Amino acid sequence: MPELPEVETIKNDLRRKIIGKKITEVEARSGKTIRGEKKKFIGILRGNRFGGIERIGKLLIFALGDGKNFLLVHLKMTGQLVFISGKEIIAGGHSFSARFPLPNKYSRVIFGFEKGEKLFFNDMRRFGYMEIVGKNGLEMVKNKYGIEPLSKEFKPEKLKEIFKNRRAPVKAALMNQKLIAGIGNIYADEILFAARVMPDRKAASLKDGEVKDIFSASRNILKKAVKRRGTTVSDYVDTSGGQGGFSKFLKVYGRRGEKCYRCARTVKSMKIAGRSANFCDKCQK
DNA sequence: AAGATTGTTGCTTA
DNA sequence: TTAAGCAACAATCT
Repeated sequence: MPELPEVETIKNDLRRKIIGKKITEVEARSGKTIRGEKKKFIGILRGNRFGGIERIGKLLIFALGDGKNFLLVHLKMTGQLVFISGKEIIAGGHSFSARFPLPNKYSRVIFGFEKGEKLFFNDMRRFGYMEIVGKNGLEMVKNKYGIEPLSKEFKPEKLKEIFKNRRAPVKAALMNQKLIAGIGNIYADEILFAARVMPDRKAASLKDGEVKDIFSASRNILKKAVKRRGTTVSDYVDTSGGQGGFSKFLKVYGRRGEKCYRCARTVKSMKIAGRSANFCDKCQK
């Protein structure tokens, strides 16, 4: 699922691919994907250009050339943004990932640029959305997000403050977007394994050393995952349809019933905050 | 064939 | 008032 490293990868790639380009066509194949009025959405985008691209948490923010409007894109679980140039020959076969050729039955919104370039928003389960907001709307959205874990403002003391008086399991706190922006199920499991902390520990019960370990693990794992262009578990692909390279570094996520790489005991799982949490109860305390 | 899966929202409960 | 738990959402896989 796209979390911080995956969305960051998409942002960086799309900056090189679409900034400054004029949107000549907008095709909306799914009404549900577009929030607000579809006509207005298309009206604002057609003829406009993509300016800068930012990310906050798992949300992409495209500034438009008119200086007034912003396109928000959330991929939720199965969203993909795939860019193809006009000449590109789309090879078959990648059914697992990008489901080439494009468009396919999951292509919900398609942007056309000059010279035949296209950007596809594919989303099998239609949880993802696109929405146009103005400056005020953007501020309101931004205010809902907690600290960016890769920013320099994120420090061990800050994490300690976040965990203070919090009765929720530490895993729920890590995944709470209002507290920390961008961590989802995959990276929460990996961070807690690296920090050797059990996911069901109450956040407030953690000792300073454990908080520091979680802080360090967050930085290390998220940085490495960005460097490896994210994790592909099922649907995530980058803007070229390629898979994330962090998948082979996963230590516990999706490994329930398999042997822990550190101690060879069986990786366990339990439900926390309505989600599966994978862990090793020998390595994590 | 029912249950698991996943991120976010909004409702309910504490 | 604030925080935490949970159902709902869609589609697919096991």
